[in-house]
Amino acid sequence: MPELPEVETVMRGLRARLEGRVIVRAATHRAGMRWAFPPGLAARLTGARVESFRRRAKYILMRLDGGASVLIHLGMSGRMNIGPRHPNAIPAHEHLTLETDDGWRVGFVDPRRFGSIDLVPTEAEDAHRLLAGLGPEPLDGGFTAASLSASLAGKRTPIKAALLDQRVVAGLGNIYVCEALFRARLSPRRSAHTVAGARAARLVPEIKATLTEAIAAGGSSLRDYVRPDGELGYFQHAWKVYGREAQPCERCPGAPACPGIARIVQSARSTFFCARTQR
DNA sequence: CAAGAATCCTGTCAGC
DNA sequence: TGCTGACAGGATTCTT
Repeated sequence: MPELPEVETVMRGLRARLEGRVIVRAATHRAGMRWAFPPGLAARLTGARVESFRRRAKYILMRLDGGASVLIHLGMSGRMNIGPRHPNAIPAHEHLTLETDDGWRVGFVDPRRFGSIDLVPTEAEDAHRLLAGLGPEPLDGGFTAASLSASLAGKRTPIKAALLDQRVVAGLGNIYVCEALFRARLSPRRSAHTVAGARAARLVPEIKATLTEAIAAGGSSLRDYVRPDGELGYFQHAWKVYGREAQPCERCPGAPACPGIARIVQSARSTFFCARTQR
């Protein structure tokens, strides 16, 4: 599910519900997901006050009083169940449940269990092994055409694969890479090092715009993904290429030579693009 | 080293 | 209505 816009949406939902609250009960329902939960996770959460939230790449950081932060990754299928506290059974695939002092309940649901949870000292969040190697935040001012060109220099891998590499830029995933490349009219197969100069200057603003618009839409909703407030994100309706194989591309309507949006496989992931206008 | 493959896990959907 | 296989928003870890 979650790329940067979805993680940002989930983080904001958690912030609205949890910031300033005290966790009166916490329970894990299995030993871990991608990795084992840190020892004493539930005990550390119980009685803690939630001070603030932050997102880094596709990670959510929840700061607790006492100097610890909870580091959360939603993996491929992770989401948050948020609702009034109730005595019912634990929902399927809910691996962590929190209850607040004002009567709300937050459950981390992740059927595929590619997600993860860890604890990290708040003052050393960015030194955590999962955050230490991450590239720049795409929406930060420090992410520019010049910085992107520099990190792509010498890379022979396709630009599609390079943009999925979280060391190059942190937070993009399969959907938003496809969308940004379409908007920038760049072929996903183009060798990464050739995205410099004018091409990089075209791509970077489109990455930023795509993400900004997606955040404003509350992210993209696939399958059962819902925002923490229970609403559906609606950016999936704005996709130009993702999931639109063989459909006409909006850029070349009726062009007889246009075969429609193509789907190819790159590093074992689907890529969607318009072969006529993306060069 | 960089790049590609294998891997973790469950759910859904298309096709037979 | 089953069953099977392909595929899914990720990213680490292992192999070339």
